[in-house]
Amino acid sequence: MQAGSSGGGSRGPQALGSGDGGRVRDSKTKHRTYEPAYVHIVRIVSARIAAGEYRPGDQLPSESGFCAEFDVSPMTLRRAVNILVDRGLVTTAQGRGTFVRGLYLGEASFTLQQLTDRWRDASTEVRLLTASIVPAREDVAVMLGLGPGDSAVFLRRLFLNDGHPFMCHSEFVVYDPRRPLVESQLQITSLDGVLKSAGGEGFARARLSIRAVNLDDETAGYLERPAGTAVFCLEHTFEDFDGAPVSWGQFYFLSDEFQLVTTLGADWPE
Amino acid sequence: MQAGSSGGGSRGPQALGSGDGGRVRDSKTKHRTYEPAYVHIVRIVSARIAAGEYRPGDQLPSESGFCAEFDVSPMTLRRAVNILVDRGLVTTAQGRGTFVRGLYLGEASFTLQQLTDRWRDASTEVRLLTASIVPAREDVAVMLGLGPGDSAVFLRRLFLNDGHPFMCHSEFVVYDPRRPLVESQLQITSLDGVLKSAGGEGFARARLSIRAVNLDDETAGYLERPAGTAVFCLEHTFEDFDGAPVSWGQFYFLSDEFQLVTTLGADWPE
DNA sequence: TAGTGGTCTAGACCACTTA
DNA sequence: AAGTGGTCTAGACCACTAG
Repeated sequence: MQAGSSGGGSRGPQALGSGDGGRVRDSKTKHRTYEPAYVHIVRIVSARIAAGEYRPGDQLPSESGFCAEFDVSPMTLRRAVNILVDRGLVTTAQGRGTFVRGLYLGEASFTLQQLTDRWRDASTEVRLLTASIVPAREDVAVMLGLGPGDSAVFLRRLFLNDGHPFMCHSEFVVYDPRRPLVESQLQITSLDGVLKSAGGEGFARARLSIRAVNLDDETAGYLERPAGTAVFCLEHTFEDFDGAPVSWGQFYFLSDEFQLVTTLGADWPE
Repeated sequence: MQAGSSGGGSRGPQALGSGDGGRVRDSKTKHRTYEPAYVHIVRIVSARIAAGEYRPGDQLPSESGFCAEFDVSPMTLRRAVNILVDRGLVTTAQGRGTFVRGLYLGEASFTLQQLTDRWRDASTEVRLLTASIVPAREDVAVMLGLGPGDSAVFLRRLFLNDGHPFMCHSEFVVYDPRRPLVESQLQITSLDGVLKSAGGEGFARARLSIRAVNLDDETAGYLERPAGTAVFCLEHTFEDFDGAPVSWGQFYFLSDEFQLVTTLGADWPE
């Protein structure tokens, strides 16, 4: 069992420490595709957890034990363990050991990446519905830190796939004649462009929240759905490097075209 | 500037290599709260990015440069850089350098942790509305891999806070007389208990998805909202270590009580 | 070829837990 | 005291990129 699991010809590159002529190694084996040792270890241990060989609550072999089994140095082993830790598969307790964790729904993590993947293809059209300079409404002024009478740029975009709208974006941007924000915003014609900070660089931070809302009449019209339909509302606020808000808006997207999906546990493809 | 940035008395513990009597170090300083060097570096560099000192697209100092500035070994510096990389703040390109990344909405990551945090307090009540063994409907049979005529356990729970319902859970569990799944399920009386794999250990994987849906009449009644109200629907499928599904169900929770929230960029508290 | 990131070593010392 | 995880070193060698 010991070194057997590295029989696939794991390492490849190998550092020769100070004077270690006697180091026996099963390297020299061919290793196209070259997989780093720590990745290899992560895969092996993940597979054991996924297969139930190590069960939730079980204590894993100690670091020195794993070092012996995989024939790596402590640092390399720890790197692998750290990865397992922040994937949520195991926990470590100083002085006690490393233990397999059970699943916990609260740790599920959803990303918007899928939104991009879903519509990255060229058939996605971005249609600019509105672009105007407007006096900031009460709520807009609050969110953008404007005074009464200040102006903001209002943008509305519709995203279509094969002619069918699936997302609508409304945004208020601080109007600052010095910065060409507006102009650069108007150039955006791709979903990627919009998602890329809704307008290139210059933003330091974004605060995001997702709600489930009923479509209002106007947005429902744009999305060609009945008013009241449940959709996702992704609200965003962008700040510059001084912490001042420069943009506030919402994406509305249809839930039947896009869901947040994820997986929990030791299985996802390495 | 060189070692200045570690003037706060960063390190504390310090490894003495082979024979390095002459190593000068600003340690020995008091260091309660002890912050590891790599964490320290992550904080410093993050702060510089957040402040706009390093701008998106900029190339960071080389590793050897940083090693000199922070007076650490390459491994320690790399550990810090790796953390920055998987926080999405920088990218590394072998042979070219390390660069600051701009924000990208597609990378936003939302977790359900907030759901737990929000209602971890004791005032949350879990009310078991239904618990029965039922013949598997068509859709249930498909999701659980059952044949026609097989049975499933149906559970429905309502979660209340100060007497106000905010979440409803419906679940079908494979009925297996050998396993005490049902019994253990019935013991659960806390939100944490439900989220913890909806019933203790024994699950290897979970597949989750979130949709925005309109409340149906029945669920609307439980949640005391008008039918049609937009809510989140978190659907889950749990599998055992053989990959066989053992549980399928949905959480419905009110969006006005709970949103998915996150932040993008270099700012979140270390 | 020079410079960059990427991996790895063979230890060291520390802090913590358990007995 | 023995065993565990946690951090760190001072290099080494590799792979890649660019002038």
